[in-house]
Amino acid sequence: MSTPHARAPKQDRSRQSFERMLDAAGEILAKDGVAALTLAAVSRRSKVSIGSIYCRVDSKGDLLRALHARILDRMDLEFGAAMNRLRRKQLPLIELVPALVRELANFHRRHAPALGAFIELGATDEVIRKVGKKHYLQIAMDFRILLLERRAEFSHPAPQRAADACFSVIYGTLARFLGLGGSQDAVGEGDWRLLLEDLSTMMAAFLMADLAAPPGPPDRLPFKPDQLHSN
Amino acid sequence: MSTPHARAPKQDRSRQSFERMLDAAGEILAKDGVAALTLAAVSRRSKVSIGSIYCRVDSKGDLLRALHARILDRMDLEFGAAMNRLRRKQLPLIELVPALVRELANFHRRHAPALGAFIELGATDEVIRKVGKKHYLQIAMDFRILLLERRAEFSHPAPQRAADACFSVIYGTLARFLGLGGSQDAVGEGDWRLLLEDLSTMMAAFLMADLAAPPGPPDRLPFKPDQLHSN
Amino acid sequence: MSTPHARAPKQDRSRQSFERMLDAAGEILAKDGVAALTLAAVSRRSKVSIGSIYCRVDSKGDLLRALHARILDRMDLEFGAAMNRLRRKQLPLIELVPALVRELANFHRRHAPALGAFIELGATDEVIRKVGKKHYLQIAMDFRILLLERRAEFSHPAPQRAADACFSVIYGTLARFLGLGGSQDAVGEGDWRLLLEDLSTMMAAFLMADLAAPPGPPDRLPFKPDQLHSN
Amino acid sequence: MSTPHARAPKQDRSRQSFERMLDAAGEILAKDGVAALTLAAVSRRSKVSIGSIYCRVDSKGDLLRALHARILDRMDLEFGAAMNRLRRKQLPLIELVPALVRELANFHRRHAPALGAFIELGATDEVIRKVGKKHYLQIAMDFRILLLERRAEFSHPAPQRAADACFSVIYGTLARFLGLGGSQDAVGEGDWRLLLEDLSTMMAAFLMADLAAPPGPPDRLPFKPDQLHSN
DNA sequence: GATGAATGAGGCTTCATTCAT
DNA sequence: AATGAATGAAGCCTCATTCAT
Repeated sequence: MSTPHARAPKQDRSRQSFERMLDAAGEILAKDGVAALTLAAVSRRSKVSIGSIYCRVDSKGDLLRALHARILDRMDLEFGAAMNRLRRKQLPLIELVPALVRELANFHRRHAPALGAFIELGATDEVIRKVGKKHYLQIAMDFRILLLERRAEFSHPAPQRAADACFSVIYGTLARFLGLGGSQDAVGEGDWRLLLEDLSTMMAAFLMADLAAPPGPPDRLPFKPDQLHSN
Repeated sequence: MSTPHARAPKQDRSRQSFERMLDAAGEILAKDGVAALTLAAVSRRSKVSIGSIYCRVDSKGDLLRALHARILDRMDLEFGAAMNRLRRKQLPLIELVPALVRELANFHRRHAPALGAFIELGATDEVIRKVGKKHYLQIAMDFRILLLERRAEFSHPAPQRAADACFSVIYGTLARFLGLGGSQDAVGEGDWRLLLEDLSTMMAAFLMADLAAPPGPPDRLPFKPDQLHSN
Repeated sequence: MSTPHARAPKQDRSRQSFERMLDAAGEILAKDGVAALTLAAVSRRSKVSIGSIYCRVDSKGDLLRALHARILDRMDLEFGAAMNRLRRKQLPLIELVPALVRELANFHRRHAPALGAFIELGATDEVIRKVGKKHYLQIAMDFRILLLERRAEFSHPAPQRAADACFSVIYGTLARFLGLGGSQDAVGEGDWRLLLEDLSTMMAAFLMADLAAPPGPPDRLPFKPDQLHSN
Repeated sequence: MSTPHARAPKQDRSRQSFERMLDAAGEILAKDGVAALTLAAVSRRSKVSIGSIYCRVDSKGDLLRALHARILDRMDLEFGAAMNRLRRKQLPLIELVPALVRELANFHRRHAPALGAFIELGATDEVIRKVGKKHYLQIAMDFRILLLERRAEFSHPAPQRAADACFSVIYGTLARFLGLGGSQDAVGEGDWRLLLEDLSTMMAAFLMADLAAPPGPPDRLPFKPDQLHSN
């Protein structure tokens, strides 16, 4: 790993100013947004001269890419650890689902400012876009693997696909709610806690509902998936 | 109505150049993104001089706001019509849900480029943010009203809240998938048709699953909502 | 006379819009200053289209020159009338001086906004500068002639020169006090009435003081300050 | 002190270009007037790029304010020194008055171009207006203090007020004559030397004329015009 | 004639990048 | 290595003037 897009300095003092520089950039991004991130601002905040920034990095784009990589690395570690903590609890599906939702939600809420900024930057920067997507897929995989450890409890006939769908839906809903990518349409509206409940319920229903025509009076079939998507 | 943030031209000739100018801006936005939308670019593409743009509009921001309003107005008409077409079919819930999902999905897919750009602009421009949110709420309401016309078929104990949740989840998922707001993490991954099926199934399960402990052996309780969100 | 720098329209309706156009320009100049005087503003305020303005006038400069000429013509008339009114009173020097000061002061106070604007414009426009100077000299001459009608009462050995000096000094002091030419250093400071008194006293002293201090018969008192400012 | 409205450069090389930049601005202002002072012109004349100007200054306005402050500072020093030189001579009033007039006149003639420009700028820029006024009041006070050191020789019953009036009148007359504030009505007309003589005579008459014309011993001649303008 | 839309030169400002010290 | 001053391209905006209708 070790900071791609940047020349990693060996000396300790340099290492420090390199860190300060990335920290400053991250703080500006999270606090004031992409538009406020100028090299002058980074230099001012980090007390590293503009010239020194260019000693470590070939362009502003590379600075952002290095920062992106660093943040995503840390997020990967953090998320992996969270998934493992959850795994150790060995929860049944009915409890695992809301726990996963909550974990994913809090994780993204914590990192929403930075993520939002990088999503915006990804619109312009291919590298950021690709790395971001790789990270997204990694998180998706972690999530899916953990969820599928309870596949025995699924009623859904296609567990892999169901788990994928769960992640896509949960992630999208959270992203929208958190305003990732600047999409603040839904921000603040409704209640965060209620949303998480609903998401959990929805996923549980999706995964566990006995979709296969429960016994009972035939006119009371609440749910026939075959009818869905027929046209 | 009639183009807020802009002076309506009185001569016919200039009505045309005003249209050309907005069209050009919209095309640039959809094709090359916010960063590419400079007045010079609009002028070049629309064959309208920069000075002329300022005859109709007080600032670049107003140009964008006018374009935003125009696009949203058209979208509102289109979506309202779509909802009405759907309403006339008088579908049962089991068919209404996938139809709604499909409608919402196609609608947003059609307008994804412009919407994405405006979401990004909303990060900076308060007016665009507010108008965008209003439009979002309007769509949400249309959706909800139509869905709740089948509330009799809901099994969910809180139909209003359930309908709200459906919209939030569907919208968020679609937005993410379509890359609205620049969030292209999920774009292209997976299959659009499959995603729509899964969303439909999920909503149907959420709304219609007999969550109230179906008769049968008690060890086969697939779903106890009370257990959700217990911790 | 008849509006140089402009094509005088014959038709009555045109004459009217020409007047409106000059009026508007004058109002803008007096109220908001030179920087606010754009042709768009004149057009808006006068309800005369920009195109029509250019039918009467070849350039913005000519519009200003025409306005300048018109205003100065009116001022000349007004000032001539005032001087004549004063002349008819046949005042003795000791009363004439403060009357002249008061007249000049009020006259310029009334026209300060327009004059100030044109002085500023004169910095750029040679024609305005020359015409303005001609007008200044005219006023100076009127003043001097009237003052010199009481030359018999002067003690000053060089009446012509003394009268000239009086005008220069009074005019300069008033101009400064009124902020003509944007020079607002002295504006508002001190008291307008006191200033006029002091100016009058000063001129009287200058013209009438027995500078050779000849001892002599007490009935040859040239100067009784108590008489000044009595009305 | 030390250049308000501007960032003092730390390197020596750039101190020089900062000076060049202010010098150029001052020269343009003095030579071609406010309208000619564009950043492009300053950049061209000073051989400092426009970007570099913005390294020292936040806006064109600040550049002007910095230049204003610098010029006024120098003028204050110069005027203070002149007043002190004059004070050391311990002149009697009859000689002090013309010396003061001459000093004030030459001082302002030297700085007329710059002062005129700044008076024009003061019409728009509040800071320049305020600083300019402060400077004006300072000069006024220096003048008055020195003049009042000879108050024993005044015949005028209200020495303070008389001294104030003297300054106002002298300053206004000079300003007009020098075309400060663009008011070039009176520029060049008449003779500079004669004007100064007349101003001196006038002030002397105002301050010293025995307005009550008391007959008395001939050694009490307060005013001998022959002594004026002798040196 | 009258209208007002169209033009484009020119002004101010920002900021990534380079380079002398 | 480090500094921060210097650069200049590019963006937004204004406004006198022209010209099609």
